[in-house]
Amino acid sequence: MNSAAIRITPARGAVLGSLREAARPLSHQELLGSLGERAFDRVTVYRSLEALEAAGLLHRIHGPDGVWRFRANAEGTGACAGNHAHFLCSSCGKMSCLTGQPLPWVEPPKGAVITGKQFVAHGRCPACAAGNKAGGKR
Amino acid sequence: MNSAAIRITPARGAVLGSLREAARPLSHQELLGSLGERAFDRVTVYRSLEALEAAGLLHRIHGPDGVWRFRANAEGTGACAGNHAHFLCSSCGKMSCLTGQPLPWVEPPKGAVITGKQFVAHGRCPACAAGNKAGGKR
DNA sequence: GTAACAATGCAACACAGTTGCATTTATAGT
DNA sequence: ACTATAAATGCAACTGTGTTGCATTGTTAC
Repeated sequence: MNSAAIRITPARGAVLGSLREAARPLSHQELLGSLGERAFDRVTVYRSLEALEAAGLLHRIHGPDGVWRFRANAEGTGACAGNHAHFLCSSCGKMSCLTGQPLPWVEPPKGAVITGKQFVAHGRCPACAAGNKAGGKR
Repeated sequence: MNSAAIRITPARGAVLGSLREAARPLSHQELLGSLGERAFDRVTVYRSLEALEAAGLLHRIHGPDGVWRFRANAEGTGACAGNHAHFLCSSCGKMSCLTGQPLPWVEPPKGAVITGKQFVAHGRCPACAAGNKAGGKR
């Protein structure tokens, strides 16, 4: 895949670096936080993510909370594009990859073309299940 | 499940009626449109949906476009809560149920509790795949 | 060195969904 | 039936994510 080679600018480099350091998919907001010092404009970060995704350097997953999470693709492996189930904690909002669980085959409606699929389970992560009993919103 | 019995008010009745007439899950916006004459406030519709869901009369699916879709549960069957895959056309925005395809089992992260899961495939529905070639956004 | 282009930042916007509060409508108690 | 209580509705304003337009800056190409 690794399509269009793009220019790695400071913003894109920082974004990609932060995502690579992260052990899980980060939301745009988490990403802004993790950029910390090297602060870039919201919009720049959005556009960097867009460019990096188009270049095949990251993939995104949409959570049932309506927020996109982004994760750097494994370097070298052009294949790891998040083709597995994900888990979203509805309490702390952290998403994790269930890498062991590939997405099942989907029989498309007759005549339809499937371009992507996402499978997200939600509930409470170990930390939140152990800690506070009260919960997030959904 | 069929938990709390709720009062079926005009607004809730109309919302539930519209959803029952629909052959597919409707977004809040589609729902407003389909209510047509019997116009209710946006917020009332949101709150009706919330109440009806709490009463176990409908279920919701969150699309990768960031919009909730709502569908009435099959009457009588307390079980049909949308436990199947869904398909979202990224061109026309219509969602359909893939009732034949149940959601796979998910092995939760150790210590985590799974309260729900959603599996949505997206692409182009038969109509859109046949018609215009240009496309929606994702 | 200059022209062309891409990337950044800022402001404003679009949209789904939510919250607070006043008003109306329905239920319950006497 | 009449009043007290509670729930449902409508309106306005707000939140948060993500997008678009445009001027400015920085980078590449000639």
